[in-house]
Amino acid sequence: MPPTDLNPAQYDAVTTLSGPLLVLAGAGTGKTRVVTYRIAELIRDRSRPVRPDRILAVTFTNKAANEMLERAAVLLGKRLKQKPEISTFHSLCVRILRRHINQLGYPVAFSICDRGDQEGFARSALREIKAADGLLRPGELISFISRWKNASIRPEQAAAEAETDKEHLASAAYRRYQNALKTAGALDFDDLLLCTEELLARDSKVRQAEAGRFDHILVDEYQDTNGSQYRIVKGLAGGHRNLCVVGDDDQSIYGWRGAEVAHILRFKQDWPEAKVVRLEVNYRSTRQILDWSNRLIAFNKLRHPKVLRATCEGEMPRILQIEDEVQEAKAVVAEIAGRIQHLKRRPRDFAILCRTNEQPRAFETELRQAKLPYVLVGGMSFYDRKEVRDVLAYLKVVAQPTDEVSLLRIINTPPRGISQATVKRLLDEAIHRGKPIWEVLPAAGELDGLPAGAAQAVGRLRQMVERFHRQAGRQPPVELAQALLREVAYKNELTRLYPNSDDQAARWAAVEELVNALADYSRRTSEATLAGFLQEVAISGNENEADKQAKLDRDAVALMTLHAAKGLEFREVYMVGMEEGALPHHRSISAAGAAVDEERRLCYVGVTRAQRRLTLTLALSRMKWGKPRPTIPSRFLYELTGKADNPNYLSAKRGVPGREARTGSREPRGKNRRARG
DNA sequence: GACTCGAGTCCCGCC
DNA sequence: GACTCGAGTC
Repeated sequence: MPPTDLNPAQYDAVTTLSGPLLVLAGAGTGKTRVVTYRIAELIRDRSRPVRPDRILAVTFTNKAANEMLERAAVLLGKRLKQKPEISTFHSLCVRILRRHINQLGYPVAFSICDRGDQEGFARSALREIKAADGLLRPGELISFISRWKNASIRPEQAAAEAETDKEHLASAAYRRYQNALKTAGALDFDDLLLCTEELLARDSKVRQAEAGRFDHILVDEYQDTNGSQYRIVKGLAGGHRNLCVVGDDDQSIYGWRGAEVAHILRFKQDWPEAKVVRLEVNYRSTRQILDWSNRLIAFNKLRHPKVLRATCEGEMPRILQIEDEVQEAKAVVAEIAGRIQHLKRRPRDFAILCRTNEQPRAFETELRQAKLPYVLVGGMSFYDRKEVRDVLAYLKVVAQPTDEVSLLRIINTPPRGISQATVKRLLDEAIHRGKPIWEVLPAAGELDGLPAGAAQAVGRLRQMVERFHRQAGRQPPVELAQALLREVAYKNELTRLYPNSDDQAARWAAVEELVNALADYSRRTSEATLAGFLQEVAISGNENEADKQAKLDRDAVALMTLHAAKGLEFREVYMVGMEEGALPHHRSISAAGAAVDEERRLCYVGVTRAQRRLTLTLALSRMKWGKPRPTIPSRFLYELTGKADNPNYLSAKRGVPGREARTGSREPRGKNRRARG
């Protein structure tokens, strides 16, 4: 029997069990609820029950996937033999690729490279094309490549797209980068989508096999699909046409990675028989919060006009101006502590939302001092740590010695007598022979200009890696990792590098935590391999950490970026750093076009996370690059409170063209500077 | 070959 | 402020 605690629109969406369905759902209108109820409904449908594992639900973040999984489990009550497949796009692609990637000329045990690895590949690609230093930095190259990949532009097509000198250089490097990746048997994050798309497009057998695994597909946050994701979904759902997508064009915040709102706006054309359901009653926030939200988002030109209707009243949102970012953190944390103590709130009732990953630091310090439990979502800081990256690089080399980036990382860490000059010589030779550097190592002794000592050191390293590589198949991964750490005396290296014993202990603890994660992975995986662990780490951080988070989530103050907060809700929300340059971010301000509109949607996502109470704070001065600098209040504060004129409601001649052109990319000066699209 | 020091640069967001 | 890179020294 269908659930009765739904409003008519929600009920309609939940009980439409076949054919294409578009759910246009504003913030707080029960979107997640509709999706999970619908999954349960499909499984429990009396007339035509669907086997749980024939349902695929796709989300954008791990957090969203976990949450959906949890809610669906609660709803379905008893333990199911098969579970619906609920995963992120990227995990879905990894599974598809594992089955078929050899058809694209990659090894089945491909590795996934993260941001750090990418930089290594980018660096060597730039070296290969002999780009003059400083012309194009590795980071810049990666963002060019990522932008091309997100638009499904392949290396051979990039040159035609390039306009500036930098872009031409980047297109040449893109080809090398992609070759190097392929040689190393590695995919970057964008490749996961791109290769999956290619597989489905070029081989109808593969497409049929993959599409045939499911009878129903649901896609959350459909407004955030990029071209590849859009085509993958089309390819998988084209046969049965049981596709349900939910989304809100006002919450599209991933334009920078190729997301196109057009996909959700075009749904009815793609699937002409599609049913459209609109959810507009907001059950989450007070009328006061929604008044601010509605007023803010109305400043965006390109959108489907809609107004969220509230179902309850509450207090007015507040704006707090505070001296500097340290005081800001102190004030917010003190207030939270006070409300927990005096008003019996729970830590989990609170969220502190920031624009960038660096902002939470000050709040972390304060929260620790106040002894409030908190959870920092995202940031990936653990896997960014030098010692963790080192150990991971060792494990990667052992799993796959041709992993060039990792090999270069550990080749002289700890120092073993292989100098930069030696590395350069080996690299040149590798480029000359067109082979991975690993395959050049045996010839080190014969290379001109390589000192005998260096050649011997290279030989010793090669033998060690080979030995561990051979053992990798036979020995449990944890034992292997421990033996490896002993062999290279990594603990001694930490002692050598960090004179302070607290630092040493903290860094070694991180190494141990990584080994624990490996142990945990081995316990819950039937055929645990080093490669499997590394793949899991690359795609999701590890489950161990997700577990910890889930536990903490039950009662901890949430500290996260606005991007990470999408899809979540909290009783009381603090949006901090409401300043020009932070929100909207200075990069978006200086970028032409609709970049600021996306910042506005980001702000909208933030304010609509709040259920009962919303506080916006700004610091009047903020440390930047080592110096305190005065700030300017965010334009969004004026828009939220009705202190700014909305150009969408005024005649066009009120605009002052040319003013921005003169100020160029500098931050706006005037306090009352009006927002323009 | 390894280490130190000073100059120069600087990452937005996520999987 | 934190980090990387290159020059200079041991």
